[in-house]
Amino acid sequence: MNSIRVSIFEDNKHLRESLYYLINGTEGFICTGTYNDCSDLVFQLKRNPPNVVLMDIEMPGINGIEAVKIIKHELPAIQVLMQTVFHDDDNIFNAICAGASGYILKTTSPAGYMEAIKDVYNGGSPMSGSIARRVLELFQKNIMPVTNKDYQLTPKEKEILQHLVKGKSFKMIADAISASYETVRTHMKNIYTKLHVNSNTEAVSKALQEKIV
Amino acid sequence: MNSIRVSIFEDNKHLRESLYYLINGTEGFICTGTYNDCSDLVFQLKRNPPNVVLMDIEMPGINGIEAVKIIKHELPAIQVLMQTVFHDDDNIFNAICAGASGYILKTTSPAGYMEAIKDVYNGGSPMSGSIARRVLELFQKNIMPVTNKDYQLTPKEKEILQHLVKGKSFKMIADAISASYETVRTHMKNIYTKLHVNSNTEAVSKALQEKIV
DNA sequence: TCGGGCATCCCCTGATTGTGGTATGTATAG
DNA sequence: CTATACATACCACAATCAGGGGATGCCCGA
Repeated sequence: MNSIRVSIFEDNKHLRESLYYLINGTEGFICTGTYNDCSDLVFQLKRNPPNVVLMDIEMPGINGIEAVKIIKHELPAIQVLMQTVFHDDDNIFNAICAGASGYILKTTSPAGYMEAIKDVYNGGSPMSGSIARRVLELFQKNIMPVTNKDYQLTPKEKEILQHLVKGKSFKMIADAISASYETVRTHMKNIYTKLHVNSNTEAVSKALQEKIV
Repeated sequence: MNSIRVSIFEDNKHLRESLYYLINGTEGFICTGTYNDCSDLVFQLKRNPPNVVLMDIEMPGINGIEAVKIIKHELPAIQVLMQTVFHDDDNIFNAICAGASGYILKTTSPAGYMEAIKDVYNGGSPMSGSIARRVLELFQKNIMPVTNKDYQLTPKEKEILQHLVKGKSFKMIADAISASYETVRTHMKNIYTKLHVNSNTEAVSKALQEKIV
C-alpha cells in the first residue's frame, strides 16, 4: 500500500534531521523533503507533493501561520500539522484559523508524532483540549448561534424581509410579491414592531445576524 | 481547596455507580448527584449545582443532546462532558453543536475519566481528532470563509459601515464619529461605489454576508 | 357570531437617503 | 514638487422611508 508522504518545515537542523530519519524509518511513511524555511514553498510542494506537511510555527522569514495560509490557498489538499515547542495558544489558534488541521508539541514522543501524522492523514485533527475549547467557543458562538429567538414573523413578513436583505426597495418588493407599495409598507411597520427596530438597515442587520432569514 | 463538583447522568446502573465511587474516591472531586434519566433535569441541577455534568449521550426519555441544550440554556455555567459507548461521530458532533464541552468514550480508563473531567473543568475540551476535524471544517468554512474579497475600504469607511450595521442613521453616525452629516454622506457614496451597491440596506447586507465589518 | 390574526390597500407629513455636483486641507509616494 | 488618496464639508433636487392614522375582507377558533 502507499506510504504517507510527509514534508518537513523546521529551522532547527537537529530536529529536522531527527524527524527525517524517524519518518523514513517508519513503515508506511516516507519523507518527501525537508526544508529549513519557506522560500519556494509552493514550488517545492508542487514539485514533490506530500500528503501531510509538518510545519514549525516559529520560523525565520515566512512564519508557519503565513505558510499555512499559502498552502491551503495553493494546494488545499495538503494537510498541515503544526508543531511548536510550547503551548502558545494564540499562535496555535491562529494557525488553525489559517487552515491547519492540527498541531503537536515538539516534546511529543516519536510514537506520538507518527500517531498524529497518521491521524491528520486519516482526516483527524489532533489538538489539545484548550485549543479545542477555543475553537468550540468561537464555533458555538458564530455558527450555532441559532439564537433562534422567535419574533413570530408571519410567512409574508419573512418573505418581505428576505427581499429587503437582498437590497430591494419597498417598491421593488411590492412588485416582486405582486402587492401594492402600501401593503409592503404595512408589513414593514409590523416587522419593525416585532423586531424592535425602526429602520430598514436595522431590520436587515437583525435579520442576518439572528439568522431570521 | 474546593473539589470539582460532578453530576452523573447515566442510565446504566452499574456504570453509574462505578462512576459515583470513582469520583467520590478521588481526591479533589465530589459527586453531587447521580441520575438515571433527565426528568427534573433543571430542578436537580439547580438544587445541587455541579461544575461539570457527565452526560450519557444515549438515554431513555430526554436524550443527552436535548439535555445539553437545556442545560446550556438554563445553566450555561455548567460544563457538559458527553460520554458514549462508541465513536458515533454524528451524535457527538450534534452534542457539541448543542453546547457540550467535550466527550469521552466509556471505554476510557478511570484515570482518563478523571483527566477529562479535570480538563473540562479547567476550560479544556477533550475530543478525538476526528470530531475535532469536523468542528474545524465547519469552523473554517463558516467562520473563516474569509471571503475576503477586498473592497479596499478605508478605515473611516469601515468605521462608518460598522455604525450603519448597528442600525444608526447618517445623522447619528456623524455624531458618533464627530464629523458633519455631509461628510458621512460623502463617505457613504464612496462605500456604495466600492461595494457596487446603491442603498444602505444593500451595504449592510453585503457588509454582514461578506464579513467586511 | 364575535374577536383576533393576517393580508390587503390608502392618505398625509416630515425625516432620511440617493445622486450629482464642487471644494479644501493634509499626507504621502513618486 | 506634483499627483493621488483620504477625510472633510457644502448645496440642490428627487426619491424613498418612517410614523401616524384609517379601512376592508378572510378565516378560524371560542
